[in-house]
Amino acid sequence: MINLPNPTEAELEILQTLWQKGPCSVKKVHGLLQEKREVGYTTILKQLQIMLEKKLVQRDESARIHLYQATISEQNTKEKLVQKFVINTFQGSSHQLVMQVLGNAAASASELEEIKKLISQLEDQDSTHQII
Amino acid sequence: MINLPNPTEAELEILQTLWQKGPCSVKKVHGLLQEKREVGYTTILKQLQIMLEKKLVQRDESARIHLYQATISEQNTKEKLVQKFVINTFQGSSHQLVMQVLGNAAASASELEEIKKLISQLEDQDSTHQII
DNA sequence: ATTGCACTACGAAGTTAATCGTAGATAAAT
DNA sequence: ATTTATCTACGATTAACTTCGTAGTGCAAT
Repeated sequence: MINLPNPTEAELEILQTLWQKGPCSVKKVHGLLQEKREVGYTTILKQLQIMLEKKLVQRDESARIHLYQATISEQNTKEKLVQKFVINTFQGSSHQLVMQVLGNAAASASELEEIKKLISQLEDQDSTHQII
Repeated sequence: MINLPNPTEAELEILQTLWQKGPCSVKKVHGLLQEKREVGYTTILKQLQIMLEKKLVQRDESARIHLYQATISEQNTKEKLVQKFVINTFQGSSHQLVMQVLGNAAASASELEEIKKLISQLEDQDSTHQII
């Protein structure tokens, strides 16, 4: 399990659609992204080819129309991206990031509820694993 | 109040030291960063000159040794960076980011406590502002 | 006054990202 | 069988970032 490079911004955009839609043709990816912003067909094609070289995606060439799918998981990828971001921007303090986001983002009541739930779960884990 | 570009990675690294230490000479910034990684003196000098052009910093040229200081606030800069990151990586869902970080980062009990405190504050605000 | 040191200015090179145009190949339609 | 449409491959371009070397300038110390 060698370590693949983190995706760039444009690559991540493509990965998001692959994660969401599963294996896609270039045309499909392009169609979906085109809805969000102006972008050339061959731009997406080229990106996917580059991502293939980097092994961020694999492709099924059995048919004339190649199908691309992500080789890296959404969860794992985002974890790494968050980790890097926290290091760059908050000098490694993920706690600081959370405070920043919560203070800022006017989370809805139900979201806050969900977060509280997660926190109690974490606290329970803590006490479970505590020595003495 | 025109809008300055977001700092790049290397620029952010320099800004962090300026935010922390206040106005600094090139030599001082270089010294501090040198402790963390190998980097040339003129590299930092050049970066600061570029940042000056971008107006990310200003400098006091009254003495022979110029003193640089950040023109953008730490808080505001980080807000923007977080915002952009959330859009790129979590398609705008900051709540998703928080869940990700909390689930991952094995926050300490006191940190969780602090976060819980912030959440109750936010909830209080909500009910205060609620209509009906 | 000369030499040397410390600092700034500037240019240049190497890298990576992102984008697109053109050309070639394959299948489909007439 | 030609023509047309659809895909892929590839090269080239542009811009941004990062880094550093060289040169010049002025202060300071002898």
